[in-house]
Order: sequence, then C-alpha cells, then structure tokens
Amino acid sequence: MRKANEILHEDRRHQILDAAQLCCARTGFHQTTMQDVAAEAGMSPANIYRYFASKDALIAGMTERDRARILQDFASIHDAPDMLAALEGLARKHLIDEPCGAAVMALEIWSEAARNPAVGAMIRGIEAAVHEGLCDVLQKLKQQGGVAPGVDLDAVARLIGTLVDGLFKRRALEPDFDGEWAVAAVLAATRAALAGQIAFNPTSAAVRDDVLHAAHP
Amino acid sequence: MRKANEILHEDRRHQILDAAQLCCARTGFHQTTMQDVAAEAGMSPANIYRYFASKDALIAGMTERDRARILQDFASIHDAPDMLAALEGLARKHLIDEPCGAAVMALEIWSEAARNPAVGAMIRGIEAAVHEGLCDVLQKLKQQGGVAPGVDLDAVARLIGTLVDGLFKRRALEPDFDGEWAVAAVLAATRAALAGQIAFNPTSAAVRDDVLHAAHP
DNA sequence: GTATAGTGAATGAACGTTCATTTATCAAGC
DNA sequence: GCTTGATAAATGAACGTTCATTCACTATAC
Repeated sequence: MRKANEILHEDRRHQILDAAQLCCARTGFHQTTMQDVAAEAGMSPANIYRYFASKDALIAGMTERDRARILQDFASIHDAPDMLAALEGLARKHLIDEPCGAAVMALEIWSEAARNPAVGAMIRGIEAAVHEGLCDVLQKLKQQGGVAPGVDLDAVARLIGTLVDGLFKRRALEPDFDGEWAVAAVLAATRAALAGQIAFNPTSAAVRDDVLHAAHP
Repeated sequence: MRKANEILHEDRRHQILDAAQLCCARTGFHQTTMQDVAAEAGMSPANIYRYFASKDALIAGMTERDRARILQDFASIHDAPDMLAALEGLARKHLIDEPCGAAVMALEIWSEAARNPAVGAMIRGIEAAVHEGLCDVLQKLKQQGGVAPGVDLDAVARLIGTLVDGLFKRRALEPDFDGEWAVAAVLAATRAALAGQIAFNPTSAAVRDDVLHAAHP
C-alpha cells in the first residue's frame, strides 16, 4: 500500500496559504476567487480542496498562521537581556522590515474578525495572548527596576497594543508612512508610561489635577 | 411638465445609505448584496440604481458620508472655550455614544481603502483634513499656554490620531471594550505629550540616551 | 399627458464546489 | 531491477447558485 506524504502535504498547505495571502493582500478576502489563489499557487482550483475544505477554511487557516507568527515573535523575546531593546526589535520587524502587505493583511483580518465568529474568536484569543506576553515583558522590566512605582502595567500594555494597532492601520493606508517614526513613537510612549508620566486612571481626580497643572506650568 | 423632486431624491439617497451602512456593518461590503440593501431600505433592488450607478458607487457614497461626519465634528469645535474638554467630548462621542457598528464600519472602510483606489484617495484626503484640524486645535491650546515649549505639535497630533485609530479597532473587536478607559487614555496621552513628557524625536541621540537612562535609574 | 418614481422578472457572468478522470508515486511480489 | 496494482496527487470540465445589473412595464404626481 502507498501512504500519504505528510511533508509534501504540509508543504502544499503552506504553498496555498502563501498564494492566498498574496492574493488577499492585493484584493481582499471576499474579492479573491479560488481561481486566483490556484493560479498564484500554480495548481488547479480543484486541488486546493484537497487541502482546505472550503474557502472559509482557507481564510481561517490564513488568519491563524498570520497571527500565530506574531505570537511566536513575542514568545521568542521572553528571556532577552534588554527588554526595551527586544521590544524595539519587535516593533522594527513588524513596522519596518515586514513587507507592507502584512499590514494590509491585518486590516483584512480585523474586518473579517468583526463578523466571522470563527475568525473573531481566534483573533480575540491570540490578541489576549499577545497582551499577556506584553504584560510579562513589562513585569520583567519592573523587576529590573525600569518602572516607576504605582504604574498600572496592564494599562500600559493596553496602551502599547492599541498604539501598535493604530500604527499597523496607518502603515497599510499611508503611502508615506514613516516606520522609523512609528518605532520611535511606540518606544517614547512606552517609556513615558513606564516612568509614570501618563495618568490613566480617570477615577482619581487628584492625579488628573496634578497632570492638568503640569500641563499649565 | 413634471420636474424631479430634489428633496425626495436626497432623502432616498440617505435612506439607501442608511440601509447599506446597516447591512455592511453586519456582513461587510462585499458580502452585502444589493437585494440585502434593497430589503433593508424597503424598496426594490432596481430602484437603488436610480440613485447610485453601481454597487461601487454605493460603497463610495457610504464611506464618503461616514468619514465626512467625523470631519464635520472636528470643524464644530473650532471655537470651543476649553479645547481639551471639546476634545474629550469628541472622543466620548465616537468611542462611547456612537453605536458600536460605527467602529465595525471603520474597519470595513479601512480594508476597502487599502485596495480600492477611489476609496483610498478619499480616505487619505479626509484623514489629512482631520490631522490638520487636530493640529489647529493643539495650536490653539499652545496659544492658551497649555503646551510645554519645544513640543512637536504635528507629532502629538499623529500620536493622538494613531491611538484613536487603534481604539476604534479595539472597540469593533473586543466585546468588553471599555469606552471610559479609552477616552481617559486618549486624554492622558495627550496631556503627557503636550507636557513634553513623550520624547518622540529618534534623530536626537542625546534625548534617546537621556530617556533610556531615565528608565534604568 | 408626460415625466418621475418604482417594480418584478429576466439575464448573463462569476464563482465556489464537485466529480469523473488522468498522472505520478510508492510498496510488494517476482 | 522490473512489473504490477493500488492509491495519492492533480486536473479540466461541468454544475448549480448567487448576484449585480437591465429592461419592459406599472403607478403616481404635476
């Protein structure tokens, strides 16, 4: 009896996902046809169905792989000596080195996540994991004495994550997006937040007044 | 002779755009059919074509109206007495009061802008105008003495805009999104930036070292 | 009576998916 | 090592549906 070639099978899956990613960055999930993907992958449309049960499954597979890579990146810096430098490296990779299509892909994934329950759940899961990872990094920074006392690390992580989301969006849409500025901005905001110079908590009126007056010297 | 009723015509256009917006927030631009829009608007698909030349035109009309409203909001605070309060009001409106579908719509528009040249150009135009408006507001704040010397207002505006973009994305995707926190975060970041506590400029090595050492005391 | 507002059914192309079929590859038997 | 057969891998041509768009037609207002 002849048995299936596992390695080839996995290779073909990646080949198809690569093709799909290219197509989708170019024309979007729902404007990309299976024939487009097949042509890009250099095979017949029918053959794709040997590797993915449906177009939806292909979309899900693509988003999963795309986001998992980000998560993986995060895991890889867990024991870096200089946390801030590692963070900068991560920002640099995703905001400068990575091809711009990756940012377009992110937009595509986000809008899909807003209404495709399967994709939505996956994205929420991965983003939660990224948030956790970021919190861990900040915690480690704190242990190294790089954080002012009383700083809400969870809020800082949320701020950074949100800022990076916004930067991804702008990278995808602005032709003259400045990646260097983006990386610098993330780091500057992170440093300010960790130094306790961003007063998040809106319930503490005292803090608010404090900063308000600081802004009106 | 009978002449066309301009008012009715404009009303119908809005009625169709409203319906389209509802449908698209629900299922996305390219998964929404003209029959869906027609059903939502309470008319036949054919009738839509009396008001919009094509589905693309309908999409363009929708995005244009949606984004123009944001721009309009910005123009309306131009001569508010308390600029920061006005800014907070704006943030509050779009991050809390407005229905959550508006944020989903924004995601949809972004991903469309990434590959539909017409929509892309429009979005870039409007976002540039919003940036200008924000710069004006900050300039006014500076004249009122609310800004530390040497602060790059353009960079601050970019930071705020990017942060708000990220918050829109999270509002659309996170079921337990905290609007109050979001508004507070925007204001806190704005205040810190205006107080000169966020060191943007990456070209000045001195500043970088300075902050780096501040984070490692 | 004429132009506007609106409709229902039809059209034709596009597209996801299936299926009968072909081609390539491997393992076993000689 | 060569043949053989079974199965994996891949294909091309359909199929059935969906959907944007059109058009002949009705109803309404002036």
